[in-house]
This record gives sequence, C-alpha cells and structure tokens, in this order.
Amino acid sequence: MTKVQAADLLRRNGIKKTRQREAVVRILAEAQAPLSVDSIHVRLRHKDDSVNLSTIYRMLEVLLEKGLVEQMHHPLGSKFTYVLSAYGHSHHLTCTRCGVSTRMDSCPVTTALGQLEASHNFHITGHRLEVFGVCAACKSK
Amino acid sequence: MTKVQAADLLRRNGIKKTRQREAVVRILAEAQAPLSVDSIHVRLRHKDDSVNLSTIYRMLEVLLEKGLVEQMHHPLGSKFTYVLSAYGHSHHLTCTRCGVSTRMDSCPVTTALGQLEASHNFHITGHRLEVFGVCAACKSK
DNA sequence: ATGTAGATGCAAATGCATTGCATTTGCACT
DNA sequence: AGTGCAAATGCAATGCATTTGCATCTACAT
Ligand SMILES: [Mn+2]
Ligand SMILES: [Mn+2]
Ligand SMILES: [Zn+2]
Ligand SMILES: [Zn+2]
Repeated sequence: MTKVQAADLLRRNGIKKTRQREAVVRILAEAQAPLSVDSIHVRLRHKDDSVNLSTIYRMLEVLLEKGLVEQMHHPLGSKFTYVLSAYGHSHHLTCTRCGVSTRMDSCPVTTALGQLEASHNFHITGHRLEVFGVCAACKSK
Repeated sequence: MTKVQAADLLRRNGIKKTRQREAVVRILAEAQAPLSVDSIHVRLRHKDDSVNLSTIYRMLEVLLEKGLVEQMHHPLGSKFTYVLSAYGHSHHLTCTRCGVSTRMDSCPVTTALGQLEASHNFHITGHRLEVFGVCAACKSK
C-alpha cells in the first residue's frame, strides 16, 4: 500500500492524517498475518519511521472503533493482534512449533452457525476461530 | 463433584492431593462455563475454603500440562479462562451485552476442518471457536 | 516416624495495555 | 500564508493479570 493509498483510507474514514498513522496503516497492509502492537512497533523502527507504543495502541483503538481492523488474541501467547479488516473476515492456521500463522482462504463455520442460531434462541453477530497444528515446514523436520 | 471424586481425579493423574487442589477442582466441576482465575478465587473465598491466587495459577498450569483443563481467552476482556476438559471439547456462545457464556452441545467445525487439512498441507491438532451475539434474555429487553 | 520432593503463601517482579499531562501538529477558517 | 483550536503525540506513571523467588510447610513414600 502506497503512502497515498494509506492517506486515502484515513481521510475516507474521517481520521486525521499523521505521519504515524500512515506508517501504521502501511505496516498492517503489508502484513500477511495478524500483528501484535509490539511487532508493529519493531517493524516501524526498522523502517526508521518510529512511532511511540502508546500512539500505536491509541491508533488501533480508533481503527477498531471504525471497524477497519479486527482484533484477536494471539493464539499462543497472551497479546492482542490486529489485521486490516479490509482483507475481510478471516481465520488462521497457527503452527504450535514455530508460531507462524497463515491465513485460510475461507470460513469453515458460516453455514454451521446459521443452523445453530435457531436451535439456541441466540442472535449470532460474530465469531472467532483459530486452528492449531504443525505447519509443512515443521513437519518435514 | 464430591471431595472423594476430586481426590480420585488427582490421584489417577499422579497429582499430589492437597486441600487447595481438591477445592479448585471442585469449583471447576461445578461451573457451567469457563472461569477466570479471579472468579475461581472469589468462589473459594465465598466457600470459606480460601486459596492463594498464585497457588491457583500454579495448579491450573499443572492441570493444563496433564490435559485436564482447557485454557482459553475470555472472549470479551483479556483474561484467560478455564474449563475441565473432562467435559470434553466444547465451544460457547457469549452474549456481548451481558457477558454470559453458554455451552454449545456440539462442535460445528470438525468436519469442515478435515477437508481443510489436506488442502493446506498442515497437520491440524486442535482449534478454538467462540461465537458472539445477543442472548435470549437480552434480546427480550 | 522420618526425610524429602514438591506445594503453598506472600511479596516482589514482569509484561501488556491504558492513562494523565505537557507539548506539538493537522486542518478549517480567515 | 497566518491563526486558533481540537485532536494527536511522546513520555512517564499507572493499572491489571500473571509469573517468579524464597522461606516455610505438607503429602506421602520409605
Ligand atoms: Mn469465519
Ligand atoms: Mn470444536
Ligand atoms: Zn511451523
Ligand atoms: Zn445477554
């Protein structure tokens, strides 16, 4: 995602444009998996485009309210992680050996949940699914 | 679960039996939903069978290693919660209004994941699913 | 009954996330 | 372009959940 595209995303959603916010959005856009606040922080430093940790937290709070990111727990550790929801609702396969997450292309529960809804007299508004296992790379060791 | 049943569970799994451990196991057994460490602590105090917080944390670590409890994140807040896995693999519907969780009787993803496994060259060993929505009680308000 | 490995309680430490406050900055309006 | 002000930022302090070090106690094998 270019600087311009990032700036557009912000403006379209009525979020004031700053160097820090552009930078964070671009990191999220480049990522292929959910990122922790800390790893966003590290990636920014590495790019010499450093942003204070609090600022990142506050920025993600804003993106969350606007529905622009999805927040989830890291399946192993105990941090929150974030993905641009522009990428759409998604789930991940997480390797319990190496910790790497890869995105699944589809959601394996949507249909099943439809049925569930009726039987439980519960209005379903969302769900989270995480799948664990051993990735191809770790299997071959 | 009686004191004796709790003691049995511990002995069968080679876990040294103490007043504290019996008490924690019994609380988990009585619970109909995942409990946070803190809520276990509170319930124990209320029963005049108080156990130190660290002890509860350490005990759950042991139960986790032995596979006797499942650990998950509280779907809303940011604490871990625990359920006896004697109750079997399970998922919960969580109300985003009142926070109450109710157990689903079956797992809506097992079959779907079987197919997934082949297509991703990923050996699946487990999964977590949380479903959100509005419960019957909150709907009628 | 005794010895010992392991369990407990308490306090301090850690890790992640949030908040208060002084300063800076974006941006709407001249 | 210049000005004003609300909102954003950095930094330090704080909050809350969880973990750890250590002295003491206890279960249980012998
Ligand atoms: Mn889904
Ligand atoms: Mn399941
Ligand atoms: Zn792996
Ligand atoms: Zn409810």
